[in-house]
Amino acid sequence: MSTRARRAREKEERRQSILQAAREVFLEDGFYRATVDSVAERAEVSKGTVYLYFESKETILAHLLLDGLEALVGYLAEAYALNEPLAADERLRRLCWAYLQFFQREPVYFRFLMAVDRGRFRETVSSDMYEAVLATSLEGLNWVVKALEQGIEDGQFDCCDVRQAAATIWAALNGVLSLMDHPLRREMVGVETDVLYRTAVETVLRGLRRGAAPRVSSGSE
Amino acid sequence: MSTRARRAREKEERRQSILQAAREVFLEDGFYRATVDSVAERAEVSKGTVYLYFESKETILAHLLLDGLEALVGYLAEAYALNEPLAADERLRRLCWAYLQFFQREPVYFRFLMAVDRGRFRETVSSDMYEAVLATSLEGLNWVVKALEQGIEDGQFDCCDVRQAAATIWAALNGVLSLMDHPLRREMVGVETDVLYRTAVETVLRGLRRGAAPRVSSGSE
DNA sequence: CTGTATAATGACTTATAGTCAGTATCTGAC
DNA sequence: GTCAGATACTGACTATAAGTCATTATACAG
Repeated sequence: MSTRARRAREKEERRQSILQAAREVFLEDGFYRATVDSVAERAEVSKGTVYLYFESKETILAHLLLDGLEALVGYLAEAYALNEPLAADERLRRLCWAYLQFFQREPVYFRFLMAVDRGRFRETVSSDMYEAVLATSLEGLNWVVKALEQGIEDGQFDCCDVRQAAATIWAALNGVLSLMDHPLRREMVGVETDVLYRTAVETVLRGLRRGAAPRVSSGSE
Repeated sequence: MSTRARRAREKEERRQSILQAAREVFLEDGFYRATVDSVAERAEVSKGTVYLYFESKETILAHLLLDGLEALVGYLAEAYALNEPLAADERLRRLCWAYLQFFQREPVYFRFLMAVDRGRFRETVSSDMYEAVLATSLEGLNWVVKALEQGIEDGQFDCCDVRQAAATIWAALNGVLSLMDHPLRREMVGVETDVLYRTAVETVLRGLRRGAAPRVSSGSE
């Protein structure tokens, strides 16, 4: 039925325009500073309407985050360049680089990732959303795992546990992005974000290389 | 004058008891959930009194953070074990281990670090506090720099920029701690925090070793 | 004991997330 | 065209919590 279809489309458009307004307002004022009233104003609807489309301010953030994550995963999938024959370290480098680029182009999403990351997320957002975010994160991490597995098959890398190696890479990248998210801390390090980022990537990749260095004597256990 | 001295001491005790109450309440409920009223109640004073001692809720957090950072730096200084003759990598391992232990013993401080990290910190907290936090962070990072410099002198490590190498280590550690701060993400990685932490530390240390691997061909620039 | 200074209080103001009874708009039947 | 019912929207209202300040209590010196 045409009418019902149009209604559904209009509803989805409204929803998207609220999301877009929220994206802008959250980016400008930061999530905690931004008010739902300003989101409503920006979207040219009343506050009540916002709550027809989303349960809570946190839920809007969660949806924006999920959208961002999905875009990011698409970006990573592209960067992986499945069909091209490519050395594993080069694939990993591309993935890491794409990750940085994504957040440099869309800084709002990194903030969302961090804002959502801790605090009241699990308590205020439905477990469906939470699991969707988790699943999408895993999908992203999976590209790193795949590249690492290729590297191990090729004898380029040497690590006992691929998941741990992937998590280490991921943690290092996020650590650098977090660290460099503050102007004053950037100043403290004294180089631009992308420079430190490259250093971190190369350091971790060297650390994962086969025979990079003799296994350390202590701390075995 | 005895009276004045006693007054000052009592004031400091009051201040400390408010800080202690806040530490407990923030740990139990999380910073955003916790209310100043409950802090006041826990400290057995009225809300007004809390505001006689601290400008804002954020300021309390900043003071707690600074206290935590100072304790942490003391902990790192001990771990460095200045006088003992020790290989650089072993010193670094001790520093990293002390870092983890500190946050495992006092998880509240890691949360504070993250809560303060982003958001309204610079806007709501006096720049004096901000600079004190920054200076203390730098002091902590400095132990890592020192160990790295020793490692370079000894020919054990090989990195063009010590500050970048130290920042990489620091970023990786924080990245792991952030990642593993969520039960569900811990589940996703599938190992305990200290296991991944060790892997990350060893990976980065291997990556910093002299001649760990041939310099990568691409990505030189 | 009394006046002054210092400290503490809690009712009040302001701000904002979230609700819901009422209003407007749209659709399809006649 | 218009009317009934369904759907969508509104904004005044409630609840909660940060932050203020006029008032009250306490401690001390003379």
